[in-house]
Amino acid sequence: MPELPEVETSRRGIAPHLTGQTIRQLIVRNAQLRWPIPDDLAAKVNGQEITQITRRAKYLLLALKQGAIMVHLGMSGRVRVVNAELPAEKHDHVDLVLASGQCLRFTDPRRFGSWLWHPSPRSEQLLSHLGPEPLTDEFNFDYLYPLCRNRKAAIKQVIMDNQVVVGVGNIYATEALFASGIRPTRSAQKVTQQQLKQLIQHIKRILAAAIEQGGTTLKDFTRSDGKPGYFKQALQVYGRAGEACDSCGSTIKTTRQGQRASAYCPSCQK
DNA sequence: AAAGACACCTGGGAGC
DNA sequence: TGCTCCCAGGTGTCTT
Repeated sequence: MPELPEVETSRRGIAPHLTGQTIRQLIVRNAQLRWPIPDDLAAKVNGQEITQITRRAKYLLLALKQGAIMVHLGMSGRVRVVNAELPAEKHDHVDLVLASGQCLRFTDPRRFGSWLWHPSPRSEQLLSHLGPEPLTDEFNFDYLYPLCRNRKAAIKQVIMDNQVVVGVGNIYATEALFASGIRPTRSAQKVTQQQLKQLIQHIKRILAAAIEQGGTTLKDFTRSDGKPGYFKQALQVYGRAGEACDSCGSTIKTTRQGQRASAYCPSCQK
């Protein structure tokens, strides 16, 4: 997906256009996303004012006077604010039409995203088990160390576990581990305390830098204004298997963890 | 209880 | 040109 920086960039991009606006209509062209869009979602949101746009993990929450719309971008989702008259294209599944004449347009080729009503049993279920936000003080050594201390799983799997910390996807987990000199396959319990402290700092630093630069542009992601993010050029190992490590010149290798590619420098990461 | 496999879905690129 | 195969930012759920 869009990882956390992309979601946050989207939130910041759309918020000024949505906040304070009244919803005129919800157009659902294809309700078959990860979960079907609820049939009664349009009835619930129609005529309501959007009070604020917030984010929890990778969920965008469009808060209304009553309740909220909970949007997830999945792997290939994207939201943009466009003129409501702009013709919809193939993967433009949802439009949230505003009184301003603009609409929030949701595009998602793979349809792993979701639009749900919140609160609902499903939304509560999805949010209830989530760990802390990585950019808050709550995500610190005293929190993470006890979770790693007796855990045999690979450190990469642990930091990508939403119950441990949210918003660290494959790209940023890969990059933070490189920056910390930790092999992604290393058992969490064998990461030293010093390395764990560094890892936490690098996760925060890299996520913050990516947000600052508007997210990482890969295949599908563009910012809500349609401009690409600029972080991709800063990637040190992700997507660079076979190339030379910028730091030591060794060839970057790739392995698979949890059916997901994991790039690392065999020399810099032990 | 924890780790791994599989599921959802489309598009792009590599190789033949 | 076109076919087949593999891969991709996520994450809930089912199997070991």
